[in-house]
Amino acid sequence: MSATPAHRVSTGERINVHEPPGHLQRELSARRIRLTRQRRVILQVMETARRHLDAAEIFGRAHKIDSNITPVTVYRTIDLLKRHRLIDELDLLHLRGDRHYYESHGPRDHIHVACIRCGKVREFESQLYEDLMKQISRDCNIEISVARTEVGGLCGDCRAK
Amino acid sequence: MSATPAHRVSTGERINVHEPPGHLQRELSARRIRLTRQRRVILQVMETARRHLDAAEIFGRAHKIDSNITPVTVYRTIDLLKRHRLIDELDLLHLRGDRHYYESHGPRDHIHVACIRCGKVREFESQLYEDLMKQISRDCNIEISVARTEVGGLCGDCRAK
DNA sequence: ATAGATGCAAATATTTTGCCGCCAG
DNA sequence: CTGGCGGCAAAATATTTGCATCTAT
Repeated sequence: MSATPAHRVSTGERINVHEPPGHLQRELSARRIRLTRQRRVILQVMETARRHLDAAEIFGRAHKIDSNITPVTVYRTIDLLKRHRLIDELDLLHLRGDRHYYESHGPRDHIHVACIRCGKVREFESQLYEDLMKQISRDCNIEISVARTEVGGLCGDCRAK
Repeated sequence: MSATPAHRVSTGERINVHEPPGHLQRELSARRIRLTRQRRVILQVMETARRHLDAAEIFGRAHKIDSNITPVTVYRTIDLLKRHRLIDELDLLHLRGDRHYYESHGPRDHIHVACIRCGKVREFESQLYEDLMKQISRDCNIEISVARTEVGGLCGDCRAK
């Protein structure tokens, strides 16, 4: 292995390694946005998830913690976080249907690499990716504010079976 | 400019430059799949579109040509093409809501670069992108079969305004 | 105190399915 | 001829909105 790897592959066990817990709550406070009981629960669910969740899953977990949280509040909270660019909305190549998945927006862009058979998702960072963004920015004369890369294929484990 | 550019930027005027017209129809014939009157119309709409269309837009245009085409047939045809990997389903970063957009699957992967204000979408190809895919394939031990990159930002024209 | 958030129910929007008659090969 | 296909209507799913009430600050 090289001494200074040009990339980093996550374990796939935890998705929100990008920001410390409580990050979303602090961001909302800083913006003078009300932290209701329901929002605290929903943010906690999103921050502690070990895999990407869709709206229904977020609702399910939040509802268990606080049984009078409704799907409507989940949708409105997701919307709030999207508007403030605190979370990203992913579709993970529609491998699991047309649901949307959410993750807190980290400081560094990363690529989602999903197995089309077992559905495992890894996250991948690479200098090459950042170079590519610079090239696009220059050659398309665009000020990039959001980027998303999703890759699907058969992982090693599934090929072995 | 270098003699052999490492990338290519499309004009943004035409999306289906990747395959010759009639490509989808030929692919279906080759697979012994029935070419009904409705399918011909829908394929033609998709192949001649100058920008990415969602299901409702495909229906609208197909319906104008053949007024007894229904949305159901459009959805079923899209599904057929997806199953046979003849089209890709894009969400273009949800810049225009949660609709899905479709384009015929070309021989070379490309990046969609969208302006978040005017909505213009350009396509971008790059050697760097192919290198990145090789790196992912190697380092994640995955046999990549589908990849999608979407980038959003303010284009030069919109920054000038 | 009060602007803004929630809950409920209903409205929208989008996509899928069952069933039967029809047509491409 | 016949198995797959399209049309219709209805169902299933997903998300948004109006409005009265409540609550975080």
